[in-house]
Amino acid sequence: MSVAVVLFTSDLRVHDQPVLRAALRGAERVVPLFVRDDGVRAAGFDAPNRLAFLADCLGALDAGLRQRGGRLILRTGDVVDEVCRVVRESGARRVHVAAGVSRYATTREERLRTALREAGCALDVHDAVMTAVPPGAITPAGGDAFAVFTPYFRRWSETRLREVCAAPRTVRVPDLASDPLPERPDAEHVSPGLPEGGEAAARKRLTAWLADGIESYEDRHDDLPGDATSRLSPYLHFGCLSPVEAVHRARGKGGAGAEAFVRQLAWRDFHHQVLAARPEVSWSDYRPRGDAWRSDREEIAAWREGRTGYPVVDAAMRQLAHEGWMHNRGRLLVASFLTKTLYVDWRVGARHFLDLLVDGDLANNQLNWQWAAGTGTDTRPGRVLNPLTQATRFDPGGDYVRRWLPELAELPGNKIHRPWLLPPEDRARLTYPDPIVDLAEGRDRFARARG
DNA sequence: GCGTCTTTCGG
DNA sequence: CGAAAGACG
Repeated sequence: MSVAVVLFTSDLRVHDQPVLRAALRGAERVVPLFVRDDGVRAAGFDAPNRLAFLADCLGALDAGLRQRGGRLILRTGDVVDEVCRVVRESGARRVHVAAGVSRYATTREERLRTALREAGCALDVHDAVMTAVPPGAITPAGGDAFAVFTPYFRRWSETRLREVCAAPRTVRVPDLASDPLPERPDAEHVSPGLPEGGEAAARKRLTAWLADGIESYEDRHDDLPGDATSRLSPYLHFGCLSPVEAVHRARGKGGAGAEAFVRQLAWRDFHHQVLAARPEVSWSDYRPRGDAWRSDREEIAAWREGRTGYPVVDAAMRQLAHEGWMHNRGRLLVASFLTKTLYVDWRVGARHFLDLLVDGDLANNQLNWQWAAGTGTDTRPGRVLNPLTQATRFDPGGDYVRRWLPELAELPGNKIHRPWLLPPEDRARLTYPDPIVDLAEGRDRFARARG
């Protein structure tokens, strides 16, 4: 009776799951394995919000496997040691895993390859699981990865995606010991408005999004109070949802909204192919600009806690704390404020986002931060998003700020964006700080340091 | 066929 | 400003 191991990583689903599918094709029984990896914990990638979401994902994956006659096998420890242990216990001849792009993922793959070779076991690494188009599948004329999105997107759009593969009807799992499913961390450490994780929730969300939301995406994706984005990012990050399936189904829907949404999915692939080619840019500048970042503890704390005195910045930061998620327009604007106005190192912001974001993804997070900081692939590194212009454009009625800053909720219309302009007696009644930095001074900091 | 120059255009 | 693609030599 042949056995194969499926090592689940960021692909916690049974639908359109090429790793599981390949294992089932080649073996009569499979071990669906997830390892709660000590290495991930050591690297600081086990923030409570993502651990809570992950607990949901594993519960849902186990449920999906049980519906098919199987179950999830959970182990804890070093991922390579645990895979080898399960291979020995089950007599598996082959291990399947999805390709990853971070240094952590590629090192894991190399270590697995070496350890399994010694154990006489094969390793199959599968593409087009985490992204729709695999990193390296399309390259520019003279290089190994695209550095500009537009030409990348042209090629990406012409690339034929693999077909969606059906969820298996039955999954036969050998009798092996498993750790219990993990619990969510204590509620006090988790954002109260965190979404529910797992494949069932992901599929429900995608279906709802395609039925109602995607058609107005092009017009409304930047509307802060409208909150009309897909909210699929955490499901894509943990692989509860296949990006290939998301692209196929969005294209099937058609229209300008679907096109704009697919374009965002291509951004995900773009960042993954950059990081795959240059794994070091997760923490070092893609294009060093000679920045001499400032590091004022009080300013950084004010940014983190949403008390910079710029209401739209603070509203977005409070949304992050409350939901473990932030509107994309908010992400761009708070990142620009930290790196261009306060002139603080993008790594400080990227770390904070990774600590809280339920979709915190190394490729997308780090490269979008570098885009904001001007150290990334962007060819206009001097771009500064003015928080007041952003507020007027994307929260014209002030409703987004009103939702997240109750202390300003009584201010009417767009007056909410400039509380410092209130008559002194009204201003004095507010428990809201004055701006911690003048925008003109912020511009100077940046201009002086960059030369 | 391959470096380099030119044009275009950009989150 | 700089990446990409096509022209040019």
